[in-house]
Amino acid sequence: MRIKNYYKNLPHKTIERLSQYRRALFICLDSGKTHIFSHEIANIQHITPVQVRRDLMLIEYSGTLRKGYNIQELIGVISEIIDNKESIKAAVVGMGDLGKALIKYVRGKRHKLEIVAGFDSNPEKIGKTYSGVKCYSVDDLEKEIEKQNIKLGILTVPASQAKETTTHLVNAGIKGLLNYTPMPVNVPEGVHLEEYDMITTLEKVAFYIKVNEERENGTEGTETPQKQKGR
Amino acid sequence: MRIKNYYKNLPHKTIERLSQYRRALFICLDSGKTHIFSHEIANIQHITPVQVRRDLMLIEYSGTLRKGYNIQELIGVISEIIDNKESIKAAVVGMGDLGKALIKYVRGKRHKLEIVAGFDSNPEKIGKTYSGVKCYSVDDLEKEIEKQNIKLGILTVPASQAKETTTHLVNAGIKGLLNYTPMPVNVPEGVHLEEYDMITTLEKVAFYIKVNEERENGTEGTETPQKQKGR
DNA sequence: ATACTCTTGTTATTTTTATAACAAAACTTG
DNA sequence: CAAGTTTTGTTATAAAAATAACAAGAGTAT
Repeated sequence: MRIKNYYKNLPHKTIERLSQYRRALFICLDSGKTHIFSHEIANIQHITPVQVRRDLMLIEYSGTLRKGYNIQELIGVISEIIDNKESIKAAVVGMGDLGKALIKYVRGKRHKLEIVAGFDSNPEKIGKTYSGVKCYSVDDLEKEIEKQNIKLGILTVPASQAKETTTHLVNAGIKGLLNYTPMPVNVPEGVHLEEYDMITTLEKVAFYIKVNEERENGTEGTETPQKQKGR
Repeated sequence: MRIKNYYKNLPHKTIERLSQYRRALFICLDSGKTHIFSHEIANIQHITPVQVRRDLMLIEYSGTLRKGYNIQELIGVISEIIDNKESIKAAVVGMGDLGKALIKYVRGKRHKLEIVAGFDSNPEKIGKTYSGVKCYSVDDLEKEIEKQNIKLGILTVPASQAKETTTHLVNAGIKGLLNYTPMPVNVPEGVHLEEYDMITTLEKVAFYIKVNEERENGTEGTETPQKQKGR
């Protein structure tokens, strides 16, 4: 019989990819496929087939030699690893554009991850429902989180309020926090924090655009910056 | 004299952190500080001081032994590396909640990275201006991108349209693409792609909440899954 | 049946990334 | 002035992640 807890030591990157594989697999399933090869998954995710096989080796899932991996089965195995048994409840704090976007995006897609509440300080928003999620006052944050047993906080408030809101979430007993704010925050031991900043990625793309262009124009390596006119 | 192009070979992770450092530095600058120690930056970013010093070593910036790093100067050095000389122009494709959130978020924060256009297929949005960014019809996408010399595309359309829209962006000559869609897309050689999926991070946090809880409850390592009642 | 193709699963190797260790500088304190 | 403290910059080491290499299975074609 199989040890059930090996998955706790999976590499962080593998966890991320498993989530991505699963999404890719759902798409393939919808298109009528039943089996898939490692190189097909790899192409979708822009990685190598070896990487895929290695990840699947780590979660101890085996495909068949001629048909590849059973999509339905693999989704099941991945889900058993990354999903919680009882669905994890999440709250979005800050019902601005980003908060609303996230709710729409997640709503109904995962049955083991539910956004059950939104919070905002704007009286006009309080009491309303956005894509099926009710918006509460931030004043009731700690109360509602405890009452509904919310474990995961999604921070989409303005940067200026990030730290204060985090304190409230932590006090309320949150176990994981996803910070979409440009302001880094601190959480105590035992709370899992992911800082997910959109600007970083944006600036990274901009950087590599610049580097690629300079490479193409052959301006690298030289001390004198070749003045480049026109184009 | 200093070789100007060493930065092209900086580790990817360093590039990301430089962007983050700079944001942290701006915040510190606003609060009136003029100098900062490596361990202060480290605390903000939840990393080690050595990591910070190593990154700064790579970009060849030196602090002073007793006062640490000059914030203003360091911002300058980082900017010189990660920013483009002339500002890079970006377009948001898909003016839903996420698109609008991004525009608000970026608008005015970086002078070397400008969002100069939005695109949508919804006739009600076309012609309107959101946070100072005009929304064009997707039918005019290729035309406008070439006309305004837009280099960076930000994809915030519904998943179903991701691939098609990507094709248009690539045809228009885009050099970098930031995909916020859950649908992975393909770009040709020479176009820098970053897939930035919010669900992955969300599921990752959920996973570690689960793992941490199980660890606390001491259910790990055992073959028999200790049934856990009540709570 | 034999050779050939394709794919998986796994070990070995390389590359990338992070951490540790420590000399040297600049100041402070006794 | 000597000893102690703090911080930088850098080299050395370790850990994590990705890639390469390859045996073996399962089919197909000849």
